[in-house]
Amino acid sequence: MSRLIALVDSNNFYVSCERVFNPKLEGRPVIVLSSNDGCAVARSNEAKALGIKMGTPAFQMRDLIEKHQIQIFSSNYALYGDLSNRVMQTLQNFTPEVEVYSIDEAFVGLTGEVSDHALSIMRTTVKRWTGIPVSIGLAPTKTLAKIANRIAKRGEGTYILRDPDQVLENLPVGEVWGIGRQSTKKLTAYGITTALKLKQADLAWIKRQMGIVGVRIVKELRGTSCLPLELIPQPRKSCCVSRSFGHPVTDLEDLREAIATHTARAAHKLRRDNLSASLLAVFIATNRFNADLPYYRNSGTVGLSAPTNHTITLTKAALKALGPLYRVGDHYQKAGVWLTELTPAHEIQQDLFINHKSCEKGRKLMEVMDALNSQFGAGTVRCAAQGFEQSWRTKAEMRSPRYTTRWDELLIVP
DNA sequence: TCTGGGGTCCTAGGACCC
DNA sequence: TCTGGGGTCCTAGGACCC
Repeated sequence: MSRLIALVDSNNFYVSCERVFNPKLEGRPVIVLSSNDGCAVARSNEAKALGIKMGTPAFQMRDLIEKHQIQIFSSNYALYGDLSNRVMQTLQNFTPEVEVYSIDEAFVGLTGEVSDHALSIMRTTVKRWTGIPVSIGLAPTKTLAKIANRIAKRGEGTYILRDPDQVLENLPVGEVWGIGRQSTKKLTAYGITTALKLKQADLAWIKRQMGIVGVRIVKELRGTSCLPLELIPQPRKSCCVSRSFGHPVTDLEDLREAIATHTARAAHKLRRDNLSASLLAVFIATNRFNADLPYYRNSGTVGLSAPTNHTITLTKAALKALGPLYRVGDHYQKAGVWLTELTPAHEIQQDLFINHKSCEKGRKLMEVMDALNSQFGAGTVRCAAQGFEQSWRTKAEMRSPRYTTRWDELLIVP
């Protein structure tokens, strides 16, 4: 029995999430902005038709927005994350072979004869149960499923790739999954301009030019699966929290608040995933687009004496790392914290020099803090180092309500 | 005025060891 | 003048993804 892979991909996912709770947005141009209301990260088909490209900065779209009455939203990750879970759970209803690949995509393993009708049922069920429209492409490998999905998206919403070569011949090589800008440039220089030419390329030559990654892509195009479904999510290896500031920051005190806040978020993520970190890095940067001011970025690393996910321990380390990075007079635009060398929290090597009693106390404190913050909202209990005014905070001026995760933001039907 | 955030994997080259 | 060979580990940086 043949094993096939379906790629289920939400259409314009963030925009679709906004539409679920705001049906007036249907049929109108809608854009969702990146964090800090910086640039377009999701566009409705109507917005795409107006020529708005992925990643266009908000200030460059001002006239178009005004002229066409485009609806603009800040990113609302609480909402998108929750709706994503609902979509994934719906897919799990059909088969346990679901690999959650990103917030809006899943690879689904299917066996035997799969009809267009079956895919269509999957699609309409997701729409009916979650309100999110998806497209489904089916093929023998992940790379081909990605291509099938593109066709599904432009057509009926589902597509089974039965005659790959005909499709590959009309697909620019840069559209193949895993072929980025650099590889496109290199391949094009050698006359490999379409996916079909890539599929027919000499494997030894590909190995020399693109390494093992390139070989895998070519084999996948030929129908040999090299990228298996990963049904059990691998534990993450690092955890990074960084944000742009709502406006340029010059004070060390503001930087300290931001770093403490990002550290608290990162530590919380670790506790949620039951991980501890051994290494912490802090980085700060000025605006690289501003030609009038010097561009400065720097980072500093601190090793922890024992792996930890304790907010206060990590915050102390982070603030220590920040100190030497700061320069008076620079206009900072961004700061972040990066935790690495992650290990499962329960497998930690006992440290001879650690006071176990205070360690246990610290763990309980975090437990209570997480419980309070979960019940009453993030930031209810926090370190004083995180500040109160937080004037540096990231912009999110057009965020919709967190309809599904906050009681006080429920949709009210008059 | 205004340009996102969070990841992974691979490779080359250096340090080091026997 | 001659100056091994093979292996591992680590790190930085590149490339790519959504």
